Amino acid sequence: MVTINDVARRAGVSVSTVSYTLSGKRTISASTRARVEKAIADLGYHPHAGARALASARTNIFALMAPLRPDVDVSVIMQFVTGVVTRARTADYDVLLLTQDEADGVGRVGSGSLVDALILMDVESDDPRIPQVAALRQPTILIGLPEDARGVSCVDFDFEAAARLSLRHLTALGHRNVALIGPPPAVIARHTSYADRLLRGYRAQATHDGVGCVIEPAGTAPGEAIAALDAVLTQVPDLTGLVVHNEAALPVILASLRERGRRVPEDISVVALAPADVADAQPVPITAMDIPALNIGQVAVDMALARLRGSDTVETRLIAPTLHERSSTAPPR
Amino acid sequence: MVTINDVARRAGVSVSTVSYTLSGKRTISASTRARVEKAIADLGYHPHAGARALASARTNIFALMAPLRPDVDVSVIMQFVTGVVTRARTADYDVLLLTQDEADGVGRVGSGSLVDALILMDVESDDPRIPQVAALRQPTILIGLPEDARGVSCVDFDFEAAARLSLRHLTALGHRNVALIGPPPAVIARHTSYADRLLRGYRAQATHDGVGCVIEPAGTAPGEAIAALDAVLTQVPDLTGLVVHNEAALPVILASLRERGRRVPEDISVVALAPADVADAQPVPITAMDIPALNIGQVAVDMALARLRGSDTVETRLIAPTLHERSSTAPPR
DNA sequence: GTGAAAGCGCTAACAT
DNA sequence: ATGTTAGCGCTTTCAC
Repeated sequence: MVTINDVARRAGVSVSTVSYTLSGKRTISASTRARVEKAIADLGYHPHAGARALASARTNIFALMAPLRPDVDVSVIMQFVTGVVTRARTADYDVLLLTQDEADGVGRVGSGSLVDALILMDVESDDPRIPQVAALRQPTILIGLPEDARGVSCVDFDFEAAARLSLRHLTALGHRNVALIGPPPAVIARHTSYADRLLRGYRAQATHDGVGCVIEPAGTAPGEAIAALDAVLTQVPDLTGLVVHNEAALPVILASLRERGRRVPEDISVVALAPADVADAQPVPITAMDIPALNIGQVAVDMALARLRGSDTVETRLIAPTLHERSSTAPPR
Repeated sequence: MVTINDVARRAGVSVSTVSYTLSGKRTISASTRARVEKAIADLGYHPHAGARALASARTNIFALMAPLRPDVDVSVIMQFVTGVVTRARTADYDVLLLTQDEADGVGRVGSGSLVDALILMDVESDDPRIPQVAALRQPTILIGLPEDARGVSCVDFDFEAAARLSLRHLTALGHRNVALIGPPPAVIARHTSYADRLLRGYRAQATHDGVGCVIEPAGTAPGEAIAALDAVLTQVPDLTGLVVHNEAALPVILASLRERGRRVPEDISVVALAPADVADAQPVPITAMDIPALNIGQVAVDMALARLRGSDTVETRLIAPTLHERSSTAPPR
């Protein structure tokens, strides 16, 4: 194994000079720097991560706790993860992937000094991990908005505003018979933060606009999506406007509407909350509030980096929704 | 920070006794063990990962290099990742997630002693990472089968056999006018190992069964799937059997067939290569060779663990395909 | 069955 | 602008 000692000897300098050349924490003459860099390249030296962590109390690793569950929208998760990993690498950080299922993952990687900061996805309104991370010395960023964030930074898409805007888009077009097909029952039952906020926003807007508030969750299986659609049509037989926030259900619902002879948008307008690529990929391009998952992942990393740089401002950042009008909404006939 | 010293003091033993209690590498009297474990619990002690890595030359971390690309089937990837992470945790390993895009990710985490072993996904037939990992002291497991594995262990689904069996299933039913809709052009162009083997198997079986060999790649956008279907129907107007290996294209193709008035399976039989949940989730349950991605991820971890335990047997494991007959295939009329 | 102590490879004072 | 060196917290000989 090539150590910093080998590099120092070969460059004819001391180990601290090599260390400082690497870290840039003190000025090194051009000639020395050149010799050190040559020695590093010649020997193929890579600093030992463990030794570095021990001496510096920094690991340059983030923990990312992701819901590797079947009922959570897989493409959104992958985008979060991709955003986090790629942004982390630009700051020379690696990402350790943890699952939700492990009982004390937070304590293990935190107290064990395995990571410098934690990013938690799929946060619930009253998430049991929040007291755990609050007890750590590492900063934590939540993707989601719990009821009580306890001094932990948060970032998320503004699902509440998104639900309000989606519905308002329909009511502004003149739709009065509307409904929401939402996330799977399990997601709602465990009070996933985004689902709570989504429903709250939709209810508020329905009240505000004076339209009926019909909400049906939909599971991920195609049968469940169709069942949800059936339930909606039973409650609102004259349905002309539908908000869908459920990636798995969206294509099934569109197909089912077509089979029932209900055209989109002539008979029924559909607005979705979905990543841009999903909304765009449907046979009829869907008017949607794009969920900028990639961007949220990047912001989470930026917030973690800021905290590591010493900023102790605990902030909550909500990404504002923007409606992308495609061809699935129109005034009712 | 709670250190092993604090634990030793509180338990009234030496640090080595604490260390050995933790590792189980020498016998400890029941009473001593009890006191040590109590001290650990009381103090909430977690060993410092960096210190441990430095002293033991083991990090208990695997690197998993995953294709965080848009053109790769996202649900299959998530299943691999889930399989790797959950299995790794059962052996007290964590998983560091790397992207393909980073130039020298392999060298950085390997030479830097950040990880004990590497698992590479999305392997290409002539993958540039193979010489890189061959130069490391850490063992590597490839998910995929390169042309020249250079003493690196491999595991994958047997796509070649799967393609042969899929086509044989159709020809055995009596279909003569058949075609394959395959992975995106980019995946084929960069000679992703699985795509190469899939095409090879399909061609071989087509020759063997004396049927025409029509292969169309399909991009991930719905328009591209439809274009691929058009191309196939132009080349084989009397098409009665279709093999599809493309998760994104599958639902679009099924919908498009329906719209063209071609019923499945009465007019056209469809057999897919897809994860069980995807095949099952289509409006018509699809006869498919299930891609056991979760299981492959687990096997990759098991192979890595075996190598770390000292086994130097470099092996290649191919998971045999099994056809799950659902309701999308029937004899031609 | 238990302890003492020598490192593991690096960073960051404290030197000059 | 560079060198010397004391740890960082743990594992693992060596010793009893």
